Amino acid sequence: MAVKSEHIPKATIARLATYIQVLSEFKREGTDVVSSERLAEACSVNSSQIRKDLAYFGEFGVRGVGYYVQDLITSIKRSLGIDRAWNCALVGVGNLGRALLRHREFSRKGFIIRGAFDCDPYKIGEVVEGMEIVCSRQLPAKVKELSLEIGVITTPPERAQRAANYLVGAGIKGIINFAPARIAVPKHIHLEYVDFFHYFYAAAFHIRFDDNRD
Amino acid sequence: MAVKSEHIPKATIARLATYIQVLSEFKREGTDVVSSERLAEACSVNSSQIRKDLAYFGEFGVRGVGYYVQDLITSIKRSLGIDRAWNCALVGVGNLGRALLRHREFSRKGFIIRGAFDCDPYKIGEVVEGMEIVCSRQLPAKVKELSLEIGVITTPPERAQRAANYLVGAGIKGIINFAPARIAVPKHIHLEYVDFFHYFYAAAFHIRFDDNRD
DNA sequence: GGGATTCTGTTATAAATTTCACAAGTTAGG
DNA sequence: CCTAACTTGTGAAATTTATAACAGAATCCC
Ligand SMILES: NC(=O)c1ccc[n+]([C@@H]2O[C@H](COP(=O)([O-])OP(=O)(O)OC[C@H]3O[C@@H](n4cnc5c(N)ncnc54)[C@H](O)[C@@H]3O)[C@@H](O)[C@H]2O)c1
Ligand SMILES: NC(=O)c1ccc[n+]([C@@H]2O[C@H](COP(=O)([O-])OP(=O)(O)OC[C@H]3O[C@@H](n4cnc5c(N)ncnc54)[C@H](O)[C@@H]3O)[C@@H](O)[C@H]2O)c1
Repeated sequence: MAVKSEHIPKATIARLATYIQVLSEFKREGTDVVSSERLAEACSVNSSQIRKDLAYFGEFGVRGVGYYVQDLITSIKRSLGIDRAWNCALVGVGNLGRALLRHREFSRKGFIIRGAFDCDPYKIGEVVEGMEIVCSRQLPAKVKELSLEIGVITTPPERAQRAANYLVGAGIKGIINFAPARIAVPKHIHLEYVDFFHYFYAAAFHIRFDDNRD
Repeated sequence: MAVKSEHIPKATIARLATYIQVLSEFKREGTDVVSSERLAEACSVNSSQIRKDLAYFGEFGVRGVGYYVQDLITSIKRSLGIDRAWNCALVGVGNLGRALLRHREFSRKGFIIRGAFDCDPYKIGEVVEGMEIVCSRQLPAKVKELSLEIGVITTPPERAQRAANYLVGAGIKGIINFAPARIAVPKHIHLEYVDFFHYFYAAAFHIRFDDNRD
């Protein structure tokens, strides 16, 4: 059992990702032990928050001492389910899809893009970063053959639903959708939307209207 | 005055971005009027949530009728401060930076990348999507000359702080950081972190541990 | 060895956010 | 003109999330 608690807030998951990032940095710097207070400062959160977030999954620290950096990284990774590799399918090999394919960090962090799919006949057969682009129709076969579990959608928005349908039909377990379109999937499929514009809108809003406040 | 209320939840801003996306889709389909109930369903949220989110900014609907799609899009855009163009500086023209530069949607939505900066002498002078890559040292001059307000960091993580320093020194007002590194900026600078791994981690976690729940 | 100090895990408290419930405004139809 | 059917905007209630406070455990130093 990886969790002690029933429901984990979405915000906690997001923060755990940040903790891993910052802890990895501490590790590179040669820091062996860190207190929740010090980690909190580096992550711009409250130290109770960190202890609370971790408490959802177990007891990873030592009272009077703090957290052993390497151990905590390992514990958080196990808690998140990223203590093993995940095979991913990339659907839509355009500008963004190529950037993702070429990004070494994904496989280093355990998310391995093992299949790249597109429907454009001019792209099929092309090799990007050692990976041959295959026709989307081969999704069912490839998902099975390569045990692909996570589908990454980087098609134009009007094609996102179709891509999702292929992925779901092929037996994928979760989808990360980079296209700015809402899609419908059966509720046992986990779905994450990544919309860059959220961040640009938030920046614009705060720059424009925060002047007097804050 | 764009807001009625003092503080707007971060989650509200994110949802408003979704509302715009879905409303634009309705508009394309030729729908003129929409109820909060119908919009809520398309956005997978509660209809009270929508009415509450909008209430932070004003009264945009008509009782007994609903919301006029085009009017609501306009109102939300004004509320978010995206009823005008924002000039952006892209720092780090690698895989991801290029994908962003080539993405037409940014300028269509009012975020215009007017300067592309890199420190690699082999890249300086190269033209990507009609934009000449300039040396990062020219940031102060260009930010002033082109009225750049938002800085987009797509450098490797270990260079993100330096890129941020350049941007802040040059007088930028907000930063969107795509590099997986925490950075420090003066508190009048608005900072958004975009970390793709958040989404991958969340997907992995839910796929692995949600089976019995939900 | 013991007292001071540090720091976690957890309970209690506070704050924020979401959902509910309904008065009030709108339209349509007879 | 009046009733029935809708739908918004909003205060109150419920829920969720974050912060504070502190008992319990470990270390250090004399
Ligand atoms: N490029 C960016 O920086 C960026 C930023 C934010 C969001 N996005 C979003 O990401 C998505 C991809 O953007 P892009 O710039 O890479 O677009 P793109 O047009 O360069 O690439 C889209 C690719 O998807 C393929 N495709 C279309 N339908 C398909 C289908 N049914 N099955 C498989 N492949 C299919 C196309 O052949 C093409 O290769 C878009 O939805 C875009 O809005 C992109
Ligand atoms: N490529 C992806 O799909 C992807 C996905 C998620 C996150 N990221 C993150 O985005 C960032 C960029 O990724 P990438 O794949 O484009 O890397 P990349 O190495 O292809 O590009 C980085 C660019 O930044 C430039 N650079 C380095 N230091 C600079 C400085 N001080 N000033 C200006 N330019 C500088 C480099 O010359 C290079 O052109 C990284 O931090 C990466 O972790 C990338």
